[in-house]
Amino acid sequence: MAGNSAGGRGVKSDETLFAIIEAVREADGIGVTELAANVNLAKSSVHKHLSTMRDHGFVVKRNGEYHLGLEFFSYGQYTRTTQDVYSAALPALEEIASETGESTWLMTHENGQVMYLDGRDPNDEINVNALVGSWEEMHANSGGKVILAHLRESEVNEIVERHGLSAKTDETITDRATLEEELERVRERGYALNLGEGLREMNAVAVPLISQESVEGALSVAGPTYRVKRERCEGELLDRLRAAADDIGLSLAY
Amino acid sequence: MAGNSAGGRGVKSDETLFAIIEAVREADGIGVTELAANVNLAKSSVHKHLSTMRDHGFVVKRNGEYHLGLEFFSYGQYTRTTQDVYSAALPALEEIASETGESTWLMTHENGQVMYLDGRDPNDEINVNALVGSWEEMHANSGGKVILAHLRESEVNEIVERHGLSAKTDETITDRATLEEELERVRERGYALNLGEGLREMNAVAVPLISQESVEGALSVAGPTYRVKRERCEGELLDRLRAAADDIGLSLAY
DNA sequence: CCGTTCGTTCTCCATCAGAGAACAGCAATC
DNA sequence: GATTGCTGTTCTCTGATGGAGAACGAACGG
Repeated sequence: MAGNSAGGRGVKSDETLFAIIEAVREADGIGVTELAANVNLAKSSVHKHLSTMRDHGFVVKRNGEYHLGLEFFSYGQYTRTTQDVYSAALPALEEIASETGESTWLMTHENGQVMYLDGRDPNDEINVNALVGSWEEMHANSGGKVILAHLRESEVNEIVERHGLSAKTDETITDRATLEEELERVRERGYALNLGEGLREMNAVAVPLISQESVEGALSVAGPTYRVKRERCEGELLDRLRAAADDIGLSLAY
Repeated sequence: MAGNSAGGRGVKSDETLFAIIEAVREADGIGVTELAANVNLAKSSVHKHLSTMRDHGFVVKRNGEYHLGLEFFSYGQYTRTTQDVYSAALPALEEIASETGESTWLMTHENGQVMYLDGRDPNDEINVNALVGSWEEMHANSGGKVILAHLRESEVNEIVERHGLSAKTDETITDRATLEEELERVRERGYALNLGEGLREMNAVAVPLISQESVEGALSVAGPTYRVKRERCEGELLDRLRAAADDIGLSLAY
């Protein structure tokens, strides 16, 4: 059905469980009957899965409707805080945001995508919690690009093949050759810019967070083009990010 | 095994999946063989589950070891931000923490336990991220008590039966009768105190967050007994909490 | 170069996940 | 207040599949 790469070596029950979880998430408040219809299973089967999940707190029933349970938050919080970059970079996040006055972000990559681990927006212009915890494609994002630039070429190829290079704006890099040039530029300079490639009217700079020769994440500052111009990205903001990245690199190495 | 309440109406594969997830969490970096031993399953079975999870990002392999994947963080973040109290109370959290100078907490309950949804500690004395996302028993916690006080008696009984009244310190309430007196007192006053009942040398006050007659959570301030004395709890801190709770109650009602 | 240990794949069988029907609980309708 | 029409839950049955165990292959170290 949805996931196919499992082939014959996966566990089908797990697949259905994940489908149910995803359907509960999408619905946010849904009954057994409707849920069963959404995942193409018998009511009884869905009910069994839900009961099991309920016993473990992954799902709760509020006014007759199933919702994801806080156990997910528990596991999620654990997962975030055990990312080495997270604890290493968290203090810097706060500082950079308040010093520069612009939104500041921490990202990691996994499976060819990046995720915002956390962010601060001193101006409260951006809903930080809407972005934190969400996946982004790497090619249209300063953090993603700076991470890509530090991966092996074979990995980059895999990622491009798997996720493509979709256009977010008309500035987005959409072909492999241009991407490679850009990544080369990033490697030379040691930082990545994003000039309206992800969102119109949004610029950003990112530096890599490196531990033992491998990229563990990226730190970036982003803001509207009228405040965050290219010169500022490559000047004040970059300086601040680089200083933080050096510190973080040290603390990652212990 | 671990979860038994499922009886015959649960899905056994899901139980094993959850066991594997939990084992991966506990180990934080573990191979198939060791994992299989920890959950008492054949290597091949564990491997199949891990493959399926990997396809969905719930698990990742880093240097030959399995870890929980950021997909958990994604679901967790979603779960937290869709809790109505969370977005309603988040701004207040920040404000109260900076105004009072003491650690401030937001909790909700689920399945007879409370969880810290978020917290702020202006003094950086407490590792906030270690508490956020963790479950706590309700009876030894100001937030837990104030929530308990607003539940139906049958619910309180269930909770006490299920989770007991374990002693955290020698001030902890450990019998049902004393708890009932305390809850009655909390209902009369409209707030709950915690005077060294959870941790020695730690006091706290909490107020309930109520929406349409039902408790959705609690807001609390906590600190070391030498700074956060009972008088301060029932004075300045309580005033601040009550003001915030009123606002939040309104915004919960839209 | 061989022995060990890991992860992965394969095959086979008893179990159990899933379907479907029946039952129960609740609301609204007449 | 009986009836209808929805739910969620429980039951029973059966074919598919999860789990065991063995075999394979890769990585490592002596």
